[in-house]
Amino acid sequence: MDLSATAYVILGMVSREPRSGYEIKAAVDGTTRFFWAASYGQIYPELKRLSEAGLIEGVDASQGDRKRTRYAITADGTAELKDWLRRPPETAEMREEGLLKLFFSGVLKPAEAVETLRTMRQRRLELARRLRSLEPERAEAAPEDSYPLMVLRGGVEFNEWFADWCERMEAQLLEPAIEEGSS
Amino acid sequence: MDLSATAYVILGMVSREPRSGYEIKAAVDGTTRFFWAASYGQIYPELKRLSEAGLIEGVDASQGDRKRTRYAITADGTAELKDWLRRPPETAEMREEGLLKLFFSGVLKPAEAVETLRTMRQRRLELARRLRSLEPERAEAAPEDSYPLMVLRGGVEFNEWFADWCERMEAQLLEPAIEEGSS
DNA sequence: TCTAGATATATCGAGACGATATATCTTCCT
DNA sequence: AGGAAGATATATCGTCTCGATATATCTAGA
Repeated sequence: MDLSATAYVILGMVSREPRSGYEIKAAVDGTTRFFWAASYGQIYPELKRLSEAGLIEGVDASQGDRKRTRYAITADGTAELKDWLRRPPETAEMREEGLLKLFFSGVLKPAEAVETLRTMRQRRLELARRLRSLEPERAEAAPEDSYPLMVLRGGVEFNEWFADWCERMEAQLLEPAIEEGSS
Repeated sequence: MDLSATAYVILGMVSREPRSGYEIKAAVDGTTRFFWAASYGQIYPELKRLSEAGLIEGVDASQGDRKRTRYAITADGTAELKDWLRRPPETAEMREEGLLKLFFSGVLKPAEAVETLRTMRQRRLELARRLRSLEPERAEAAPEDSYPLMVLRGGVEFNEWFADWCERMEAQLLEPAIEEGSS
């Protein structure tokens, strides 16, 4: 079976409890979005494909005129999810506009390049704070499954590390004289 | 002016010296690819657009029947690049399939989830080693412009931090008993 | 009663990625 | 000298992805 990584996000999300496309999107936005996002434009077509492949099963959960289909994982779907989890991860990408700007900052004065570092640092600190505030609810949500909390804490730590790096680079840019005159 | 971030990568790359599309691709692959990639499918159309907008200028550098156009940045292009560098960075994304797998690893036994962490760790250590080996040539290439080297070293540090995190999480997964029985 | 916002599904255009087609040039081995 | 392999150079294609938006219903509260 050859599925996109986004297909596995969906499989994983419905493996915990049956969910509608809307609920999957909300779950992704609240959890994996920081290292793997998914849009409606991916989710709905993928739900159809997975349903046709027999990996998930749609269950009507309409209320009155409000149509809704919740999808549950099947035995085949669970097997496929486990297979994927056991295969080594491949994709690992990053897009950081701040680093890109820093890379080309030679045409600016150091005092200007420092601004990029300050913005990056603020963003990372803010994100770390936001993620940290999610810890309690994540810990309560599913105490038997510690992996989401582990990943969440990893996110906090990463963002704090990044903020610290920005701070150190800022200091380095502002005192270049020491290295220069010593040797 | 409203340009894509990839357009600025191109502007930045030709601001150092005139380059062909092929040379830009090679330069990106050797440097910014780790936090901002660019494909031929983006580069060639973008070179046309930037040329039409007067931000870069094509200079014929053909040799015999082998056609080649090198692009140099114009005064307008330099102004546009600096403007962009002074604006705060926006995009910051990450796609890490390993973290995604870890997130859903509750359906596996801990001994299996550990494999994902081990693979991630190995990949990060290998990348850190590869980046570290580029430091000398990067330092020599343009001693007057320290930013590329700063970013490169940041990459080394980031990958080493990540590898270390994987190692710690692995240890945590293999000895969960201590926490359990203490309180 | 009215309105704002949440729930739910679906689709569109723009952009990006990876792979590949085409062609020429250079290098190096036999 | 011949020939293969690989580097240089430009271009394009299909697929995937993103963000925004259209449509419609339901809920909560002013």
